[in-house]
Amino acid sequence: MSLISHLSALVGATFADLGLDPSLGAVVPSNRPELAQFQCNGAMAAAKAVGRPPREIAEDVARALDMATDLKSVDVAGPGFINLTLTDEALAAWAQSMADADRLGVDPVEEPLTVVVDYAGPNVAKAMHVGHLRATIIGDSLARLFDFVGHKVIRDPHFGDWGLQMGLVIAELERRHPDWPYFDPDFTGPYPEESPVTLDDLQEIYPVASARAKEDAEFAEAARRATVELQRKRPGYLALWQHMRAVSMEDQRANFSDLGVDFDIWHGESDVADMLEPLVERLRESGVAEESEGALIVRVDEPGDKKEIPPLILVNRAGGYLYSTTDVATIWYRSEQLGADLALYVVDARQADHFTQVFRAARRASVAGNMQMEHIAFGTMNGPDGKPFKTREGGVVSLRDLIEMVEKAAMARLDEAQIATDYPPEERQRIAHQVGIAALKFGDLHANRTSDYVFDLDRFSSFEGKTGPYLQYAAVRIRSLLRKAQERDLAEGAVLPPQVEAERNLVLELLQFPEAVWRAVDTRCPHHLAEYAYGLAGVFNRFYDACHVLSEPDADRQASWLTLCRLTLDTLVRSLYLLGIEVPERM
RNA sequence: GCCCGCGUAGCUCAGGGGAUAGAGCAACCGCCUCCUAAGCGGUAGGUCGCAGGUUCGAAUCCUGCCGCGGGCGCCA
Repeated sequence: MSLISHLSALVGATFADLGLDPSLGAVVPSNRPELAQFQCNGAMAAAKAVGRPPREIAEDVARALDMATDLKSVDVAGPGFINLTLTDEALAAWAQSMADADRLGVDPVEEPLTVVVDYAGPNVAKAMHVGHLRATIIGDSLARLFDFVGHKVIRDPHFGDWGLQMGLVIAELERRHPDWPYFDPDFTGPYPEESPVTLDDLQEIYPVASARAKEDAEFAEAARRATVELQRKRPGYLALWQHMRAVSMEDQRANFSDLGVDFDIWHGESDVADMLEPLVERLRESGVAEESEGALIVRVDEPGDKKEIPPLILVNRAGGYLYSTTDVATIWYRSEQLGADLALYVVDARQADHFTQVFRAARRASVAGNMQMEHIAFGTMNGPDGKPFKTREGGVVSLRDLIEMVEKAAMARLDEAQIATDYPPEERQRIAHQVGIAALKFGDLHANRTSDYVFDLDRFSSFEGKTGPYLQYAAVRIRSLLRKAQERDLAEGAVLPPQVEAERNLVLELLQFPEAVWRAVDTRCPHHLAEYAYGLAGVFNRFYDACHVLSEPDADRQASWLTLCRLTLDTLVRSLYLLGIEVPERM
């Protein structure tokens, strides 16, 4: 149990003794650190219910708590704040038990769920760009968090590979190369082994095809027809599609690898291709789906709706399936085949209506079983001008270029500060990579998930202040310190009651790790953990300044500090791991 | 038009109904004979968009207005 839940239980019990709701005993870190370490605001909330002055209730609670041995002081302040401060002995004991435990005080969930985390959402028709960054980083962190607290996590990028975007590219290729065997209905194969389309081709073709469809209705129709034929697995189209999918996925895997992001199942829309027809039939037979204007739709509007929710289109007029269709089928798959209890969709907030439709349609179709579904929405990443992040030329920035930019900036910093000049080039390169990625990820994760945010490249080239590298730096300094301690045969020892403020603050911060983790998990907002990690790094840096570990003359104190340093390192590294950030051995 | 989100220091952002609204950057002033200065300390900077309301208490909840962004049947 964490310190704060222990305190909450303690104070809650005294509320209960007074005949009040024990949940009133919730304890939080004090927002007036000069007065106390923790506070409980329950007396004021209780006042109305019992019709007694809040101060009186608070004093009753405080009197009962006075017996508690761990508490150095219990005071009532202002209108009825109950201020708590622990004894230094108690803090030391808590820190010791955290240092001895193997999960840093975070108890695993009692009932693990199978949780599908659907994030990244790369599109086979185009290279990953900055727009995919947030989904990837936030989703990856959530997956790590859910895994850490004991759930069974299935990470799935859900490639966009079975919709109109493929038909657009196929139609454009057919327009350009009508002689290719892929387009000859009489061709019996075999098709070439080598892909006729490179990654660069793909990146050039998709925007062109997409633009053409907007102004040329005939071409748009051809693209829709091609989509339908692909979905019906016309051999030539399927062969071409397989080439393009392989080319695109190879690139995307490399991107994910650069970001340190991995998946458990590398599925896409096409993985449920064979479920689409059964799904449609099932819905048609049960009457859930109906014809409308030549399309097959599922009505999903409900009486209490504040706005009009348009029907979900299951099959379009051309007979093609849409991403709505594959999304519903994927719910069926995840519920039935994967046995998932929860599915988290880490997708741009602009798709909120789409998920409302899909989730409702899945319920109406009874394909979700007991699986809960949540749209984990996030805001748009804008450039410094407040508009969606673009290059000066107006194009989107590819993920690859972005990663290269932050790596270069990190390397420049190494050169400029003449750091690690004697390291092997490979290690310097690796450090620059880890530091650059940390800047990128932390820059994304420290902001609230739901609001739009501004991506400013300049902010990622200084590496000072509230940045990923600041956190890495704190951890690296501890590693260096512990290495030196080992060289001098200094061992960790029992945690002693803290004597100075910097030491006490470090212990207090360490003990709040479980709350940070749970807050991030419960709200599905990794930035709460990012805030915590930043706070912990700051508190450690102040401790590092104030308490000179290696030159401490008192051997017991020194041994205690070494334990605190080790515990801080473990907590920092764990926090950063949960944010998807690696810590170099040195930097 | 309807719906969703946002509006907090010059800039970028935290802020869990509670006490005196916090960081980082930028500005200015300090700290390396000392475990990594990618660090630490300090100064300055605020009508929390505006107006009402609920509450003992509102940046936080509710209503209206203003501003910005986004979504609104055959794209993903």
